[in-house]
Formats: sequence, C-alpha cells, structure tokens
Amino acid sequence: MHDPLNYDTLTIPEATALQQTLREQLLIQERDFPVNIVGGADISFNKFSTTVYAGIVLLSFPALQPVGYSLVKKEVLFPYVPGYLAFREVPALLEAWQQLPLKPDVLVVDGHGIAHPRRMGIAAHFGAVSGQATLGCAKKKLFGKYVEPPTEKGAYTPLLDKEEVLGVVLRTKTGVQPVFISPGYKLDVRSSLAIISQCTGRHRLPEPTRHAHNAVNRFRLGELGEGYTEV
DNA sequence: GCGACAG
DNA sequence: ATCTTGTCGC
Repeated sequence: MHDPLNYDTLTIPEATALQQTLREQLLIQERDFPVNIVGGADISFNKFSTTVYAGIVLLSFPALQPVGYSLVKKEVLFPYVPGYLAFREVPALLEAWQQLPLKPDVLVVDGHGIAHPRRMGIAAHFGAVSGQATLGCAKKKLFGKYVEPPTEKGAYTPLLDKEEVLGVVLRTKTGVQPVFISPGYKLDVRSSLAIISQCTGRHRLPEPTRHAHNAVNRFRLGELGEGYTEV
C-alpha cells in the first residue's frame, strides 16, 4: 500500500505551485470508454472540527441503482480556502477510493473540475492524481462568467473564461437553482454534460452526488459505519 | 481600493 | 460545510 497523501503542511504558495504542475497533466477529451458504474464523492464535517467524513458511493449506470459505498474518517489540518478545496478533501477521498473493491468508470465529485482559476478544481485534481475519469458538480460558482439559463429542466448555458468554455450551468429541475458542471479528467464538457443529464432524476442534485451527500452525513451522525459496504 | 469567493 | 425556523407547492 502507498503512504496516504498528506497536504497538511503545505503553504498556499506551495499549493499553488502544485496546482500549476498538475495542470500539465490535465487530460480533457471526449469520453472514449463505456460507463457501467458511476461514483459519487463527497465530504461531511462538523463546523470547527478537523475530522472529516469522506465517502464514495457506487451506482449502476444508467439504472442508477446503489451498488455499494466506501466511508473513511480522517483528521485534516489544511483549512478551507476558496480555490484550494482539493488540498483539504482529496487525501480522504483517495483513501475511500482505494478501499473500493471495484472502481466506477466515472466519478462525480462535489465541487468544480476545470472551472477554476488554474483549471485545478477538486475534480480535476482528484483525476490527475488518481488517473480516474472525473467530472465536477458544484452548487455555486467559483470562477467564470455565465448568463442565467432558462428556468426549465434541462436548460443550460456555457460557463466561460473569455472565449474558453470551462463547463455548463445546468438547470437539473424546473424552477430551482442551477448546478455547475465541468470536466475533471479524461472527459470534456460535452461528455460531462451528457453523463450528468443521465444521472438527473427529480431532484436538484444528480443521483451520485445526492447519494454521496446522504451517505457521508449518515456516517458522520453514526448511522453508518466506516469501511466498504456492499448494498 | 473594491467585490468575489467550490466545500 | 452545518444548524434552524418558516413558507411554498406537488
């Protein structure tokens, strides 16, 4: 086994430098592999606590039936700083990832992919260090410009930096706030949007994200145990 | 100098 | 992110 990744002693300038190095490993391309299992990744924690509860859930695709989930509890010292979320959450998510007996074909991470000042949001960062195909689904904008998409479910507008399309702002449900979709690794904007469109049910958040959020919250509250559980 | 600011 | 109270709509 590998030593667990630890970013706790990094300074912000060092973290910025690492993002610039990882950026050179970015792989943004059309999907060129089949998708039979999708994963959802999320973190939960108590305000003011250094303990984080990480989780990755597995869903069949396109049926979206739960297959299993991996949960890991970990201490993290790196603070939340906008633009550096990955340094706080990726180490714990990697442990949950390594604990999976089978890996999803695509991982949906709670946060942005390349829709980031240095194109290294948490989904892009996780993909770069794991080699796994990822995409980001965030509830709020971090970086980029966009016009509000029409209020109907399925409507979307591009998320832009000048002329560059970083992702899309997608209305997953009529009359609710849109979500921000961007590729992380081994996917492009079109492929990411196509996958998320097939992961959207009657809720605002796509199923992988929704199930992951639910699992880590129940884990934090003691309703679920650490480790991998087949469902 | 003034806003913006994933989780 | 988490917590809490109240309101709206299917």
